Amino acid sequence: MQIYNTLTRRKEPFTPIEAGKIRMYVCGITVYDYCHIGHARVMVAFDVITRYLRSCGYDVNYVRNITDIDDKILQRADENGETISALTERMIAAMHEDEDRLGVLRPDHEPRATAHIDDIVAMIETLIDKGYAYAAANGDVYYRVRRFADYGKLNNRDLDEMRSGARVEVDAHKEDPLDFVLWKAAKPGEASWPSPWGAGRPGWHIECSAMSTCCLGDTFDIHGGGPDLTFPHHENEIAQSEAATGKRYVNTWMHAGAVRVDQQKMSKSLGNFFTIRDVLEVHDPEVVRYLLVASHYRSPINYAPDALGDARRSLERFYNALQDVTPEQGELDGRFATRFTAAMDDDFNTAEALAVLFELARELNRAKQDDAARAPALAFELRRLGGLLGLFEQEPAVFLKGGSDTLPLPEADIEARIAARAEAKRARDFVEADRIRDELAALGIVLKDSREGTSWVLERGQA
RNA sequence: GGCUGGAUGGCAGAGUGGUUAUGCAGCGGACUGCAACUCCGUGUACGCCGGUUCGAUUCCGACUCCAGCCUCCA
Repeated sequence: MQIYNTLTRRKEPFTPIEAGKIRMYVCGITVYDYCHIGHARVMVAFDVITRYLRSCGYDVNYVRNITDIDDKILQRADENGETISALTERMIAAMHEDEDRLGVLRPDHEPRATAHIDDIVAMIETLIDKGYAYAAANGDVYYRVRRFADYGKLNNRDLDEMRSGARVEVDAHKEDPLDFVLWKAAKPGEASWPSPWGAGRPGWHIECSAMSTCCLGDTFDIHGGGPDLTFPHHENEIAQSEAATGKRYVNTWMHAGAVRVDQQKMSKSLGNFFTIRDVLEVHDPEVVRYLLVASHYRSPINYAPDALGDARRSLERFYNALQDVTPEQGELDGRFATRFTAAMDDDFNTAEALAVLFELARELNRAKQDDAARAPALAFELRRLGGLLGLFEQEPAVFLKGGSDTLPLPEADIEARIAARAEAKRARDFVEADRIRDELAALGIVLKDSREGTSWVLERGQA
């Protein structure tokens, strides 16, 4: 298995620290708003990675944190006139709902920053003791960036060059403009926790260092996150953790590609984001998941409503193949599985893996036509491999009929129309039969005749 | 300015030193009462300029353009 490591900027053979076990940490969400498609990308990417690694026999311990204390949370709670915990609990529930709908399996642990204040304080104390951090007069504690010789290694950054081009705010309390905050002194009335440096709250970067170490140990296998976290967040995590423990922090760093809109990054600060729930108002969650899985996890993708229509049509191909056949494990030559596995072993190349599945679907369609005995085993294999990507888990008829969403016509009425058309066909009144078919088509209901009878699907590509 | 990645057929998107990616769309044929689904067939794509090579989309160098990061952001 080869994985691209952001730290070394190349694909490397992957070997876990402890045979058969993988310890993985992914930076989660700051819960002050609904998740957008960029968040969905990271969730889905690491969900696929986890599913695949588990299918290879690894015991994966997947930890994804929740940042539930932060400036934005304070501000948003204040704007909404709700308590911090009311806001964060609401957003955590919404996040879980969104990821459940996208078929994202929950991480094994979701540590929350506010539940790890003691660990955070302890790590900051260690850093102060070792000379990597200092308490300023205003009650803040800062990390002394220049003290950590390897600072910048993840991003190939040079401290002096960063400084010359710096847009970093100058803070009178910092020894160096690049120093970052570990502990923030509370302003009067703000939520706070006691500490040796006075009441305050943790900085963002230290949370992840403390929680990951706490859950997974000083050194662990994989650390993942969104593309915009490499600097400064992950760089700072390395500085904190390696300074505190004296050990290597992470072996493999993995970063998902950005989601763009109109060739610009989708982000909250640009305001050009689509929330997951908004998109799921109009699209089947599996279509969204398919779109995300159809390109490699590191490539940037451009989010456009048209792309979802294409994704739906592509998925229909799979569900058409899976329709009218009962999957059943059986004898197969393993040709498809071998190629699928080779693709996934190569840095989780889901695009390539999907191409193999399209060929498998064609094979299944052929079998359905002229070698029906082979079909159940092929269908089983298609669902099994698709399942590793979190796809094809619906009943084909349910997906093709548009899921549980509202139909343009009650199902019983559709069936009645189909029966009327069948009657007209029997009477060889094709004018009437076609009239009924066209009438349904105008509502987006497309009929399919087969030996078994007539079925229908909902076409929503145009919507 | 510094640091990362990119540039592939109408669109999306993998990959490879010489042989079909794949999907959607299109075109021709089969099936069908006609369709839909499905099957068969169908496309001289690899940013630009040099270099290496018997041969480069694939390796090397320059160039142009695009995106991300350098500030909170997945």
